[in-house]
Amino acid sequence: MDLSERQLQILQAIITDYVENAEPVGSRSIAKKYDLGVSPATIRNEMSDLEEMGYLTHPHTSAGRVPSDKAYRLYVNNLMKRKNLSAKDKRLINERLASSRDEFDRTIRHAAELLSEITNLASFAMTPATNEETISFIRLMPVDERTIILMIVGESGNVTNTTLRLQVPYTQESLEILSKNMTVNYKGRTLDDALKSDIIEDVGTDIEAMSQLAGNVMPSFIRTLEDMLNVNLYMEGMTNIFNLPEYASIDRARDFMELFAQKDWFTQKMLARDDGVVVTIGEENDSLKDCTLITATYHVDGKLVGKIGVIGPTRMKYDEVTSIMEYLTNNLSETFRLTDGNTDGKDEEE
Amino acid sequence: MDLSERQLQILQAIITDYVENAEPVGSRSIAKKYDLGVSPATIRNEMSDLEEMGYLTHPHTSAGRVPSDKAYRLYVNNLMKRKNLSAKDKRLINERLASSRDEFDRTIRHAAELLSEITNLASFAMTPATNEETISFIRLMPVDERTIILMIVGESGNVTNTTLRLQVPYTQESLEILSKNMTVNYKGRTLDDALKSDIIEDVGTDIEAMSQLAGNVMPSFIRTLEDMLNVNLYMEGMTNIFNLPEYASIDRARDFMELFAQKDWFTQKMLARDDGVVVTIGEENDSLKDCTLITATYHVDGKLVGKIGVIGPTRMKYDEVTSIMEYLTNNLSETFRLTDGNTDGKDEEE
DNA sequence: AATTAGCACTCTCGCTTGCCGAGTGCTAAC
DNA sequence: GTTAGCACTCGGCAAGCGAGAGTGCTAATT
Repeated sequence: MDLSERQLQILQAIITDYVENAEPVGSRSIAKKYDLGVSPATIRNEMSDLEEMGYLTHPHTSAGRVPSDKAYRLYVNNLMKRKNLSAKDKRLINERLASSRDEFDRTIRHAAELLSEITNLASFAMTPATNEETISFIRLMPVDERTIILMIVGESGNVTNTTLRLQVPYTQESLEILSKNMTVNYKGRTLDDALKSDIIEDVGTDIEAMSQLAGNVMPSFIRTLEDMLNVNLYMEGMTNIFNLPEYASIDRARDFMELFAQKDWFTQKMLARDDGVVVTIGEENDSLKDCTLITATYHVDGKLVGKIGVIGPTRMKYDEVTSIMEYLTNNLSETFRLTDGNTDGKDEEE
Repeated sequence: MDLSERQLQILQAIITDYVENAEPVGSRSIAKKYDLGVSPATIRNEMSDLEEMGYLTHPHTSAGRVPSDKAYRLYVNNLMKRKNLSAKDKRLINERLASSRDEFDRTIRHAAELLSEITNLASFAMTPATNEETISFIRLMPVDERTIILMIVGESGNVTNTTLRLQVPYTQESLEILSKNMTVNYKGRTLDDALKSDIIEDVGTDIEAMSQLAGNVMPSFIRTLEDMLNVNLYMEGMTNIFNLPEYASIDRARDFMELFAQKDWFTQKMLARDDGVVVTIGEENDSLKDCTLITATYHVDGKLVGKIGVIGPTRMKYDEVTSIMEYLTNNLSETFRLTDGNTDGKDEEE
């Protein structure tokens, strides 16, 4: 029950046309625009067969055909060809990412911006998941008699800190000892691992004053670790979808926007997806049943993995979008390869 | 040309009714619901006068009246009475803010969430503007042979840091010296002030290696200062507006959402507003001409000032919203008053 | 002089009707 | 297997109509 060459051609034509115009496509217009050497009637017969096989649907009896999720899936898996980016887009990407090379989060945000600008869809980018990140050292620093800063530094230069106010006074010395103790205990362990351990126990100590200080600091330590594990999510171009005919109804648009209001939930969903370019179409998503979601991963220095993605209607230019995302993630991974030391100074140009 | 007592009553009634139902209100329904002791005909006459004075408008000949911006302004300035919050709302606010007392940004975000939950409008909250913040100390810390962390700490416990990769090797000693130099130079100066000074000159030094290191660090120092000056903006409940009849049309909704896509621009706008509770209605805003914007300020330890706000249609419950915002900002200021040391440990209950 | 009742008038909204055009599905001819 | 021809279906649009809400004016009432 494979499709014939002609059926594939027709399906391809229908998808192309529908992606372009967002309107059910009829046999006659296919026959006219894409000369397949057959009459509309023949195309009608083939379309009928394709519909029976589940590749096309009918909004109503006397309307043209619309590709189904299954059709898009077939297209993505078998029919689609890589597209070369336009020189303009390539330049745009190269320039924009280069301008903020040394500021991590900003680069990531720029990536999201680029993605939505070029594709005209909604896009997002996430900083890398840091559960594999290992702790380099922990430091406690005095601010004033009541306030100290707790700082956790990861091997790859990741830093997170909290300011905390103590109930008990502290001495410079006790801070230093506690810092050292904590560093010795946690150096080289991953954040995940550190969080799983029984933290309060880990830095138990005999000296009365010290254990009080530790008792004060540890809850914040835990929360700071958690904080360090959080990935940042940048979303861009959400309003692009208002320009698409599929979101002309306010209800659709609302559903769409509400989804993104739940950033935490969304982040979890995206983290759970496989690495590499992943396309999920329509019903393949558990929510967003009429959307397509494409994600891709970039790498930071080998270990850490971050994600970017676009969300749009199932009707989208799969070939272009995936090509752009591939180019973009390659570029990001290249930018974040830490082997060359030249990442600061030279290149600031807002 | 002051309004008569009766005209005020009628205007008040129209506003109340329209705020409730979002539909032009007619003379008959006013006469019925709010017994003013006069007939619809009389009310009609008064309405006609009110319209002439610019307090009411007519969507079309045979529709009821709708309050104008001017009417809302009059209402806010003269007619409106403070509302007492419900015990439930008070409890909600107290609990939610207490649960994250020691984590600044999270508290701010919670404030925005609360505001949108209680008012059912779109809301935002900004961390305090830090241009008045003074520098406490600056520190450079080694991570590995190529990487160091630059950290700026403000008097009120504000911390910002960047990880930077150097082109030249460094020694532990040179880092310490540079840290000290910078701290001596900048301690006690405000961020604004520090940025204005000729930073490169400020830490000029004779020793060759040192000046190389300094040259490497200073551009990042500037950017970190700038970064520290940035306020964080948290927006919540944007999708609430989809439930309002005034945004039933996709175009309106789009305009609204697009406004918030430009976070930077929006932040600037909001920072420029006066302190205290500020209400701007419809045309009084330069964009968002059919919205009302209410902002209020909270204080951190006297010096720093942050803002929260709501955005909605001009038709909103001004009395409730302003009361809630007052309560909320008072509560925030209280939370951030740094005189009592009890801010950590005791109270985490996610 | 202020208020009110009465009535004609206006405008929106929802409903129905009829028509056009696009597109199908079937049959019969090629 | 392909195509031409034709009846049929359905959405979309415009026109027409009635109901309902509300005004604005005038004349009567207090």
